[in-house]
Amino acid sequence: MNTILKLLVPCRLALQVQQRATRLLPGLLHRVPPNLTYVGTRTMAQRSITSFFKATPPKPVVKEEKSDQDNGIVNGDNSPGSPENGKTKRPRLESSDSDLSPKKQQSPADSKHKKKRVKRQRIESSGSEAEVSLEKDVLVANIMPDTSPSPDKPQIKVEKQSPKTYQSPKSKKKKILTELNNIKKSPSPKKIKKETSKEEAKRKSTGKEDKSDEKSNEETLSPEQLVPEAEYEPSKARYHPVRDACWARGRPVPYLALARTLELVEATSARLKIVDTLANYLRSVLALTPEDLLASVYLCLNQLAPAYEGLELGVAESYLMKAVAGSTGRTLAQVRAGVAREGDLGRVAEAARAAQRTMFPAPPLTLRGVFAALQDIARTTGQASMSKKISKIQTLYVACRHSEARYLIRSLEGKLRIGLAEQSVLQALAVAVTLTPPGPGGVTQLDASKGMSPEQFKARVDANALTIKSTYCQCPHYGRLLGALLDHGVAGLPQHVRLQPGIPLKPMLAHPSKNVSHIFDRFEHEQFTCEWKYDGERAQIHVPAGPGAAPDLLRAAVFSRNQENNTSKYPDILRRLPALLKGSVTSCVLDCEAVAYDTENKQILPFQVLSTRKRKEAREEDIRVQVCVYVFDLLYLNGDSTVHRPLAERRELLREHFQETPGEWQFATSRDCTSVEEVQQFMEEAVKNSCEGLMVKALSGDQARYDIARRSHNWLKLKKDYLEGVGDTLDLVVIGAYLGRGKRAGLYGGFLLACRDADSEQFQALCKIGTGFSDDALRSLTDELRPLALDAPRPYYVSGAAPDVWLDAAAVWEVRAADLSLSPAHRAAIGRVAPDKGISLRFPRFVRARPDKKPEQATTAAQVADMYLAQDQVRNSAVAVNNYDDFY
DNA sequence: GTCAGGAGGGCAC
DNA sequence: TTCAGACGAATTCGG
DNA sequence: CCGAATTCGTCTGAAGTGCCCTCCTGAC
Repeated sequence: MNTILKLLVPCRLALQVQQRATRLLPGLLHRVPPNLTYVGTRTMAQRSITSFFKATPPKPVVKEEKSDQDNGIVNGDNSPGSPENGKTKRPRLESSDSDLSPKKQQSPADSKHKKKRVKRQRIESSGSEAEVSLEKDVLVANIMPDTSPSPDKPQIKVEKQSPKTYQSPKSKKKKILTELNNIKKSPSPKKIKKETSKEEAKRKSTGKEDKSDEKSNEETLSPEQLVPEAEYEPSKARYHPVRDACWARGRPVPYLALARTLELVEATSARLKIVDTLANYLRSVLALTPEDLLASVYLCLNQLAPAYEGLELGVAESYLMKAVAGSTGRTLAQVRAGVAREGDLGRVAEAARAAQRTMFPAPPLTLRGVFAALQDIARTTGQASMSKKISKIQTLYVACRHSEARYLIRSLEGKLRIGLAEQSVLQALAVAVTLTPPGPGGVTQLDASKGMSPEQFKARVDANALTIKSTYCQCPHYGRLLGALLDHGVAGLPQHVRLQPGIPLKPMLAHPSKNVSHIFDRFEHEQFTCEWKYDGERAQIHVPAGPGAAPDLLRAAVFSRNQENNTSKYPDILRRLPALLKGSVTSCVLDCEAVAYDTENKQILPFQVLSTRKRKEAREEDIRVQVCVYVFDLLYLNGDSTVHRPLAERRELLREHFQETPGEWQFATSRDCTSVEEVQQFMEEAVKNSCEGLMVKALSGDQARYDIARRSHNWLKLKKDYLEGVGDTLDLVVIGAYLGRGKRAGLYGGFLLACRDADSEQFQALCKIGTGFSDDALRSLTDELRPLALDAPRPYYVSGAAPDVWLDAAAVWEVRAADLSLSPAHRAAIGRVAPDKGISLRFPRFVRARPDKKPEQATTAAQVADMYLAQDQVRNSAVAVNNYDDFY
C-alpha cells in the first residue's frame, strides 16, 4: 500500500503541473472547423477501405513492415492484404492454399505438447488443494454420524484423485477408440457416445447391466449407505443418481454436493465430460430433490433471477476481501497479497478458511440456504447496507467446508470461471432429462438410455437440447422453464413456455467478419442483405396486447441486449410508440438500436453521448440527449411469434405494419447487395454517416430465421477496424503493467500504454491493453518486461491511474483500436482537444511488438489529437457538439 | 444532521 | 466490446 | 474405403473505456 502511495505522489504532482499548464492554454484547440482537413485517420482510412475492396490481395504474406516514416499513425496504404484472397469458394476448400498461418507453422508435436502442459496444470491445480482438516471431518460427522470418514487420508486421496478423470488428448483419444471398438462388440447399449474417459469406457465395455436401477428408485437409503459428501463424485462412470448421491430423497441438497460438482468441472477441459458431470449431478437433484433444481441451475450460472428483474449482489472483490480478512483474522493487505499471488480470491478464501479452526462449527450449508442468502444479500439496500451484506457473507463463509468457500466467494464475485456457462448448462440439463426424465408423475425412470443404441440416445439428447435451448432463448426465465420441465417433461415445454411480449428474448448477435470475401463465402448461394450498423444501444421493444383489439401501450417495455429492463430509461421512446404502430398492430416485439440523435442538425451522435443519459427513472422533461430508434427486425406480431420466418418476410411485415417518423423512428438503412463493389460502396456510405459499418444477414432460407437456439451469432458484422490495414493503429510505449488474474495468474495480464508528447517531453498514458496477445506472447512479454520494473514512475510519466508495476519506457507496441474517445481517465493529448480531458482508445488490442522502434519514435500526442478530430463521427457532430458542451 | 465528493459496482459498448 | 485457446464435429486427404 | 489430418464453428474466459447509480466518508 505504502509503495503504491509513494508511486502515486510524484505522478499526481506531474499531473497537476500538466493540468495547470493546459488550463493556461486558450480553448483554441477545443473545437475544430469542419472544413479543416487532416492528414490523419479519416483520409487515410477512407482511402484504405477503397483500396481494400479493390485489391484482391494475392496470398497471405507475413505482415509487411511499416516504413518508419508513417511513424505508426495509420497503416493506410501498405495494406498487407487479406488472408482470404477474395475467392468465393467455401473456406474449407481452401485448406491447402493458406499454408502460412501461425497454426500451421507449429508442428503437431508442438501443439500436442502445449495441450498436455495446460491440462496437467489444470489437474495439478485442483488436486493440490488438499485442505482437509480435522475440523472438516467433524463437520462431515455431524451430518452423517455413521459414515464419518476416517481422519484425513481417505478424503485427501479422493480429492486428489478425482480430477484425473481425463487424460491428455492424444492418449485419451487412442484409448477411447479402442474402447469404442470393444463396445461395438459388447451387448451393452448404454450411453457410450458421451463417455470420454478411459475408465468409463472400460467399465462400460464390461457390459454388466445394473438390474437394480429401477428398484433403487423406490428404496430409501439409510444414512450409512450414503456417499460421504466430501467424496461425492458426479463425474463417476455409470453414475447412479440415487446410490451415488450424497443426500437422501426429499432432503435439501447439500451445498457441498454442488461445490464438488463445480470442482470436478473446473478440473476438466473436455466439454462433453463437463456436461456429463453436471448432468449427473442434475439427475440426482431431479430424482431426489427436484425443488432444488432451480437454485442449482442458478448457482451454476451465477444468476439470482432473470436479468430483467434487476437483482444485483452489489458486492465485488474489494468488499469480499474485507469480509474474508475480517472472518479469518487476516489483514486486508495479506488477503490482497494472496490475490495478487494467486490471481483468484476464491482460492485465497478457501485456503484461509481451511487454515482456520472453529470451536463451534456452524451447521453445514444447504444449496437452497446459500441461494436464499445470496438473494437476501442482493435485496439488502440503503444505509449501512454494506456492513449488513458483509456480515451476511461472513456468516456463510465461516460455515464453508472444503471447496465450498472457493465457489461461494466466486459466486459473490459474479464469476465462477470454471469453464461452464449457459450453453453447457442447458446441454447438461438436456442430458439429465433424457436419462432421468421428469414428468407429471415425477421421476419414474433413473436411466432411460437402457435399450437405446448410442446413436438413438444421442439423437434423443440432441432433440431435447434443441427443445430446451429453443424454449429458453424465446423465454429466458429459468423459473418458468424448469417449472414446466418438471411438470410436463421436455415434450410439454414448447406448449407451456413460449415467446410473449413482456419477457425479453435472447437477441441475435453477429460475428465479426475480417474480410468481405467471408460474406460471399458464408452466403454463397443465398440472398443476403446489408444494413448500416448503428453505434448505439440494442433496444428490444415489447408491446403486449390490451383487452380489446388495441395494443396495451401502458405495459410496453424496453429491454437491453442482456435482457435488462430499460423501460424507465426511455420514457421518450414509449411516448412515441403510437406514431410507430399502424392500426393493424395489436401486439409486437421489435428489435432496434437506440442511437443518440441531434434533432436540429438531423445527425447521429456518438455512442459516448448516448451513454450520458440517465439510466433509471428518467423523466421526459429532463432528457437532454434525444434518441432516434432504428428498427431492424420484427420478432412477434399480433399474437404470433415470427422468429421462424425468414428475414425477408419479417422485414416485409415490419414495413407493412409500422411506419417511420424522421428523427424518431426509422427503419435501418439496408441494401440487398450482390457484388463486392456494392458492399464496398454501402460500407463507405455507412461510415460517412456516423455508423460503425455494416451488418450482413441472410434474407431467405433456413439461415434467415431468427433462431438463436441453433446459432446465436448468425449475422456478420463488418467494421472498418476489422479489415486488415484499414483501421487505426498506433505505436505506443509500455510504461506499466497489471498482474493477471484467473488463467493469467502469475503473468502480467494487462499493460499501461502511453504516447509521447514531443513538446513537453512526457509519456502520457493513453490506455490500458489486455487483449490480442497469444498465451505465448503474453508469457514472453512478461519475461521481457519484468526486468524493467521501476520502484517509482519516471518524472516524465503522466498518468491518471497507477499500474501494479511501473515499467521503464523501452518497449513499443503496435495497437489497433476502433475509435478514439475523450477520456476523463487518461491524460494523452490533454489540453489539445479539450481543456481538461485526455484521449483514449475504444477497444484497444495488441497487434505486435515493434522491436525496431524506440520510445522516441512512438505516436505523438499531437498525432493522437489529429486522429481523434479526424474521425467521421467527431467531424459530423462538430456542430452538434456546440450544443452538448457538457459532453465534451 | 446535511451535503458533496469519492469509491465501488454494474452495465452499455 | 476484442481476442485467443480448447473442443468437437465435419470435411478432406492419403495410403 | 477407412483412419488421419485439417478446418471451422462454438463456447469460454481473459482483457478494454466510460458512464450512471448507490453507498460511504468526512467536513461543516
